[in-house]
Amino acid sequence: MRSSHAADQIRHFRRHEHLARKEEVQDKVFRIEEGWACRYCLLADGRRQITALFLPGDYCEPQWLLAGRSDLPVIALTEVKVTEMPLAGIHAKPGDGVMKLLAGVVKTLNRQTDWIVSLGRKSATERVGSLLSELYARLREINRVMGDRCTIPLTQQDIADIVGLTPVHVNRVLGDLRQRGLVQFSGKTLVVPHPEELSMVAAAA
Amino acid sequence: MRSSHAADQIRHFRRHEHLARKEEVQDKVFRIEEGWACRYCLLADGRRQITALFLPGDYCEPQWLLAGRSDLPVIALTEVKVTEMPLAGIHAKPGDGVMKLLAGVVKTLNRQTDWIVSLGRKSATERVGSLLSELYARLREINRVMGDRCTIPLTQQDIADIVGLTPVHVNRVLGDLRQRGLVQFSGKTLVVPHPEELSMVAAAA
DNA sequence: CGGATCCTTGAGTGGGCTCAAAATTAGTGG
DNA sequence: CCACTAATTTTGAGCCCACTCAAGGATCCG
Repeated sequence: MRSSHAADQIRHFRRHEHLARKEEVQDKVFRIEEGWACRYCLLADGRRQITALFLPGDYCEPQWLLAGRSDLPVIALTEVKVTEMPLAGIHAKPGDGVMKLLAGVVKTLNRQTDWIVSLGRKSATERVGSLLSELYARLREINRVMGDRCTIPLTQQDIADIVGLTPVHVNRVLGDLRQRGLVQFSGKTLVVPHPEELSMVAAAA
Repeated sequence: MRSSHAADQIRHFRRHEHLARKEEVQDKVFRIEEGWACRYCLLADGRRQITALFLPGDYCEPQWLLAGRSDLPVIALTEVKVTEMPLAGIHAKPGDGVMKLLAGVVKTLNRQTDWIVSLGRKSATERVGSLLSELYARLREINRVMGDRCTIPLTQQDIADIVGLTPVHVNRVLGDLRQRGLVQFSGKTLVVPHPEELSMVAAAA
């Protein structure tokens, strides 16, 4: 059974185009069909922190159902194709759809909790290791890992804004992980020969 | 109208007693009546990161309604008095109670987003400033600020585990804020003479 | 083929860490 | 209420991880 119905609209965004602005009324939720997007916060002096990543299959942002508005801006990291799910339609037909969105909220919450642990208590290498490990696992869940190979369409600047480091240091850490044979990461292609070894350096609980 | 009903039970926890263990089935949600508690994550080598704070009036943890289980342990930071809200009762009588819990999930989510920004992109002084600013505001909402004075029952070790620093450095930062006249913080009593000035050093968006 | 974006590397600096010990406060049992 | 112990706060000295500044190379795209 398809969870989408007649009212749902397909929509495209170009790279760096906003899916939502800061503190904006939202009368719909997106489901990402293709491409990556992120929620971010821009401080007064230009520092940027990415606070959520949206990959194909993810809802963006399920909590708009409850809040009716966005808190932080959401921007496309690549070309993005989404399905628009009008909140009116969801409210009118409660049931399965609502539960899926609420499950999405909880998933987002748990991912953010992990990020807090990472940012608060892990070293640079552990943070980057955690991130690549998480992304590899998420891509695997949606069948985007071929063999031990997948596509991570993030610039090193993007990665820096996720793990709270400078792009220069991210570059050095990636070089280090590469040299230790834990990952190969050239262009946008990530290869993880031994996922278990990578999650070892990610310093799990 | 009281949102609690006959099935709700009052319960007490001593300081350092667990309200929930890691990955445990939960058939109830707590509402904090008195005292402070926190969710935390313990890494293999002993590093601790606090990922949520629960103050009087907060639900702990509303997402258990949706997940049916706890992900991370929750521990009492002080003596704590809670109301137990059985999930069975909530499911049986959906409506207002459910909505309040869902609003609680969104509130938790937004607070965690702010913490990510703080941990990822702010300096030590900004992080401590943000935290004190947030706590002052939350305590004010629940009428726990008398004049410009309130009680923060956290040790400097606790604060360190929230803002991702060492207790030694937290001590130095607090000393600095005190010297600059932004806060007075001795014993467990926090005084904020000029809340606006404090939120200035917190580096808002 | 030209321009912009992104990646890489080097050299030097500094914010927050570690280690250590003393001073203060809080907690406990007699 | 006091003595004793444990927990917490404070301060000093020195170090290191990640940052800044800077320049050159690679890659992408029109």
